[in-house]
Amino acid sequence: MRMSRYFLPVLRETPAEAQIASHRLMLRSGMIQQASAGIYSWMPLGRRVLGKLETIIHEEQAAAGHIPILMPTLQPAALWQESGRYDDYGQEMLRITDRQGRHLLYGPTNEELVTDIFRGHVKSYRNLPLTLYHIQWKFRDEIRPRFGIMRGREFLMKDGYNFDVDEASAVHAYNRHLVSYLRTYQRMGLKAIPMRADTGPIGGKLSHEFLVLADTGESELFFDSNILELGLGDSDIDYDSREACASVFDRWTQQYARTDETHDPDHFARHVPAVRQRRSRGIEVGQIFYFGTKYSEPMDACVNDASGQRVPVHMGSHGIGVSRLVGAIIEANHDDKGIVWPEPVAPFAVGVINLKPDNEEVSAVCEDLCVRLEAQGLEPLYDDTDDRAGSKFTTMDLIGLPWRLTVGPRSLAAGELELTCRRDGRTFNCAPEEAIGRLTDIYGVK
RNA sequence: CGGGGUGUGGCGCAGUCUGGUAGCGCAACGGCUUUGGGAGCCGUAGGUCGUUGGUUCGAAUCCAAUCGCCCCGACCA
Repeated sequence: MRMSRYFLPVLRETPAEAQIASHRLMLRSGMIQQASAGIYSWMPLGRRVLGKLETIIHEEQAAAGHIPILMPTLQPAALWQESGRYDDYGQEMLRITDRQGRHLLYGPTNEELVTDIFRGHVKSYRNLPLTLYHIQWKFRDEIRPRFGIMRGREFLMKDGYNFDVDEASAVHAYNRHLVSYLRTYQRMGLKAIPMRADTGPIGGKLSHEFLVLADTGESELFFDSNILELGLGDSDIDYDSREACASVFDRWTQQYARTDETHDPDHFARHVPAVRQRRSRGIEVGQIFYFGTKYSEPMDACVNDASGQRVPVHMGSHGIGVSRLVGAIIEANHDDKGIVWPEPVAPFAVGVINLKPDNEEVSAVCEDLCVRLEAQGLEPLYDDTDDRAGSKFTTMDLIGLPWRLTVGPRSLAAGELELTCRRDGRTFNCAPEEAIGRLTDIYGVK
């Protein structure tokens, strides 16, 4: 993408309203623009990051055998009256009346709608297990939106719902989701820690939240430092294996890890050695629930089991805060110059800076570079503008592409350009071919 | 919702207390010089001061109402 033809409205000065790094940097790098309190437009750069996150989520969901659908943002109130949540949910739910006087709501979550879809089509245990999910905009009329998209009222969420014939199957679905979420966050360059959680208005008996460590997080965390050493291993997991999923679940949940909501100070003090006790702040980026028949019973979502009995299905739901993740990733990956994107979620793989756009040789090298990068599936953002060099460097640092190729007459005289790492600043002087080779290695494309 | 702020060219702000008809920096545009880490000089353009009403000879400034936004608190992906 040529910067001269792109829409990248970066701000030189920090808008007064931005209090935390991610909000400040998202506004300055032209990723978002506020439309109203807690409601944002996503500009091209921000939209690209959302797209990267969605792609990773879809791939990991597919690996776990979950099926994508797309439900609407507006839902009929009647379904929520059926589950009993229309009155329970409170002021946080935005209620709407259409011209016919019909009562609608802008969905804060989708248990009722998906249960309605399920019950109309699935009648037998033979069609289970089934997990349906979508990535859709939600609206929760927060009392006080703040911190940019971190606590918006409108936000993009991946929400999934599993349907199983009995509790044991549903617990497997729960464990399977825990594993797939850990893999999803890992692919985004994040270390997310599962922590036992309250179930809140979703209801149910089993729930874990996923938290990313960040000083500006809204939750206070207490955990055993051993959990920071845990990995997922290098091999693929068999998601159909109850034992395999349960063992990952056990490994990740046997260490003490709680938020302030569920923290048990006595237990923490007695069972976690003092040298391993950690206290930190974190950002919640996802949550999983098992709630059994809470919705299937009142909404009559039943299947025939193996013995011919009609039984309510066991369900759980699972959410990833996609738009919030953008903020969380920035909180965990920035410095005083700007954002430092992890490669898998970067809006562009590499920035190409042309130091002399009016020099034909330099420009020819840049154009050729971009064509070849694109042929490798590595999207470049090509700064072909006639700004001064310093200004280009500063902008590129601000928007935080992980790698930068700098092309100017000085190094080109030796047949070289510069490949610079945004995170640590190390620079390689090398020929274009070698730079492309290094980048394809880094991004793991062939 | 309670408490505290705030609203002035695209962005960041001053001016409000003590009414006299709007200013600074950045950005934009033009010219010259400059050109490998946010250039310099000269010039140009852009605002009925959130909105409505009131007081006054006169309101960005005083009064009232209203709307928006931000911060602190109780709630949440």
